[in-house]
Amino acid sequence: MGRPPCCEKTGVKKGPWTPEEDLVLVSYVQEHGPGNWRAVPTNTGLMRCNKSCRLRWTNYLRPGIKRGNFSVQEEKLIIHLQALLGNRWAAIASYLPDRTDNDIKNYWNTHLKKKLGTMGAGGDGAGGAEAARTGRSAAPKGQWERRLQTDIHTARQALREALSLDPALPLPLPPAKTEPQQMLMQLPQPAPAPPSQAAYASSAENIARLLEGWMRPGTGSAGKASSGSRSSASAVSGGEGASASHSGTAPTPEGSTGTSKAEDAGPVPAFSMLESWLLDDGMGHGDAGLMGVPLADPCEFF
DNA sequence: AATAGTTGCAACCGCTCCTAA
DNA sequence: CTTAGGAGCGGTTGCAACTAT
Repeated sequence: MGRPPCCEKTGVKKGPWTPEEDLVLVSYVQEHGPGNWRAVPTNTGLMRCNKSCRLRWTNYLRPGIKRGNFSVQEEKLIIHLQALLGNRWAAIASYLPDRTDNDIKNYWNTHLKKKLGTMGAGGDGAGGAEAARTGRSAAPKGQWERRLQTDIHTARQALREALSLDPALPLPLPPAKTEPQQMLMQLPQPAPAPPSQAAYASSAENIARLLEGWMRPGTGSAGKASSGSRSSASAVSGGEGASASHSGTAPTPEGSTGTSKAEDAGPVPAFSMLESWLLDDGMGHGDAGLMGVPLADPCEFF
């Protein structure tokens, strides 16, 4: 909206935080609670902009943050969620409550992307992320969230038709599509929802619902959404990352999504190496630290 | 031991969304 | 209805630490 940057004031300190600054910030937040960040610099005397304070708190000082050493379970969950949601780190982070979005994002960029690359998966180029970008630039969240819903539905219908509705069909499929495309095909049918859900408001809930579809019966509960932030508010929409246009970075006209996507995606290919890795026995037996988002055999969704 | 190259993390920047006036 | 401001998200950058030569 053309506003000048919030930190343009002179005298605003940048760069690494000192322990003293941390202390001041922590004491302030302990006393007043997080929020109203704009008031923080003035009330504390910190020479930092409000954004910087918020970031420091959420990414570093907030209690309960786990740092470093991502477990294999966490890794898999991140990869899977990334495929589902695209680069919607805040949404992904809401399923790993002791991890920050920044941490997850960094871990993805520095470790997982490489790892997936060596496994022959698309890594970041992976449609999820890519599409997340394109989707983001293509339409406001509200719109593409709804589009996602439509896209998924349309794609699944097309797929069913293509597969003659045979759920047991061994999925014959040629040269593996990109992982996110596979992921898309595996998306569970969104739980039946009242018309009001069209608003797609509470995305954390929706994500949980979405992921419930991945659960084998009786495998525990889907995650709770933790942060009440907007991150969760846009969670499901991220799924659009997996479904929205795959056509590079150019903004995509409205019409270009759904059906063509279904056609593009084609029938579900056999699991790739990555897929197998993601779905191997390690997953779904739940590491307590994770949000209990087990992943089921994708074939179940058809 | 010194230097160059690489990696990983913390922080910043720019943008979008939401909401109150 | 419009607009301005606050909050938050995702991408990118800067730099310290580490590794290879």
